[in-house]
Amino acid sequence: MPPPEARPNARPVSARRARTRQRLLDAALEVFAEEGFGRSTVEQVCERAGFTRGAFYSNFTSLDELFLAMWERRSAHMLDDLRAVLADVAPDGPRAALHAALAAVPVDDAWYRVTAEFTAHALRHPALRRVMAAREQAILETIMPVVVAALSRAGRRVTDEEALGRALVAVHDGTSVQVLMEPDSASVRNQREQLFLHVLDAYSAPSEHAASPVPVTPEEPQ
Amino acid sequence: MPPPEARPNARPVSARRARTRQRLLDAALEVFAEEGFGRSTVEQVCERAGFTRGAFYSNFTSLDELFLAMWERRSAHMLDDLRAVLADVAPDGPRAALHAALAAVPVDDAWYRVTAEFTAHALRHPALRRVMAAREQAILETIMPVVVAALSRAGRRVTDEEALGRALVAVHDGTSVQVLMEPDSASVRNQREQLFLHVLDAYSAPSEHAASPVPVTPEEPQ
DNA sequence: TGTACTCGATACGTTCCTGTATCGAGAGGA
DNA sequence: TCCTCTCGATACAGGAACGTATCGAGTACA
Repeated sequence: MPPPEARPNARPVSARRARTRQRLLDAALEVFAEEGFGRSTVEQVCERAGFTRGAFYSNFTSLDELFLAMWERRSAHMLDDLRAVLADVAPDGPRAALHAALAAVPVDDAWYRVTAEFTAHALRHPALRRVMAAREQAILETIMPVVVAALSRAGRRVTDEEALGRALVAVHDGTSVQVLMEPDSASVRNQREQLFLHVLDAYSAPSEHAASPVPVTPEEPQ
Repeated sequence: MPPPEARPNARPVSARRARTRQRLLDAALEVFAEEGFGRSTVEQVCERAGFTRGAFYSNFTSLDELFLAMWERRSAHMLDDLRAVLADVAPDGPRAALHAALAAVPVDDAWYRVTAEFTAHALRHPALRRVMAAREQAILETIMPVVVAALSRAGRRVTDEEALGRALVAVHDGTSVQVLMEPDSASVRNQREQLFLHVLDAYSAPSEHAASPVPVTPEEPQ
């Protein structure tokens, strides 16, 4: 076992190579978002990144491989951001925590498009599907401790952590499309937030030591 | 108003032409599901349908146009099915109605992939986005009367019809991915159903004339 | 049955993209 | 500073898909 190298088969990647890969991945995100993955070409990505196709084939073997690398990097970043925000902020209640979390995971048009296509892509390729399922699991493990803690502080005990986690992810995904489809509708955004609160409420019960039941959803703006 | 013709600018489509279009649309659905829209070619669709490219260009001007036509036809069919099922079945309670509805809108792998890509596609093209938003509206108008009626029979009054409708659609979309990502997990399916019931509960209140509050979610299987 | 016209098949030229093989600049180590 | 070897640029050949122009079978209608 070679001592310093972290991963077994990790070649010593030069700084130069790393920079090139970075720029290619960044360019790919933009191109995929604009053109769609299937309609994108190696040339488009290279042109956007300021390289020739030679650089591409020296770093990746196919667009598929690049697509996976790009998606993994970007979604890992988002997960880190989310983790950081949720760790720093000490929310006073579910509502505050929700706002912090929603701010950390903004509804991003371009990223949504890419993710939607990657999902479809992954559903066709079992290996990719497993990658995505693992990421989903990581998301749950990241957000749930904080969600549970925030609800606890609000006098509510989570009954089924896994179910709540999946529900939150599903609501996030499902409502994101709606917001993007009607970007100018404030009521869609409000209803999204309300739905989150309802779900938090439904999957938690008043703590024993709480004097009186404290519902998550206090007022209902309309 | 011309008596038999439904639409004003509808050319007299020959039966022959209609058949050809049908077969092309059917083939397109299959090809798009397998290859992805962006990766599909006119040739693939034609080969699958048993035509040459000449037939295609005689019926459509581009793959984009075919994609739209295919999506509209298929989603209109699904909406009709849903309407029929919901109209026929006289459910005794929310749970029964939910099962009927979920049976009418099965989680279909191939169709999900196509829809996901069409959504991404539509988000890039305002005209298509409007088409999709309109369909979404139609879905709401179809399911909501029945949902309201079923809940009413269960002694519950819907407080905000629009919000409930959007919530149901969001939950459907969001949980469908989860089911497809982990097709063998029974708990994911159960949690999906539970989430639906929770949402029905959250967006309705006990009717005045009801003797005692009747929550939608009676038992909780796990 | 005859005739006109629709509509799918065939053929063509063009454009775009792919993947590889080779070369040379320059980064990195001694 | 010199030397080595990595890595991106360049050039090449092949192939895939596009859109159009034209033709002829067979359909529809009188």
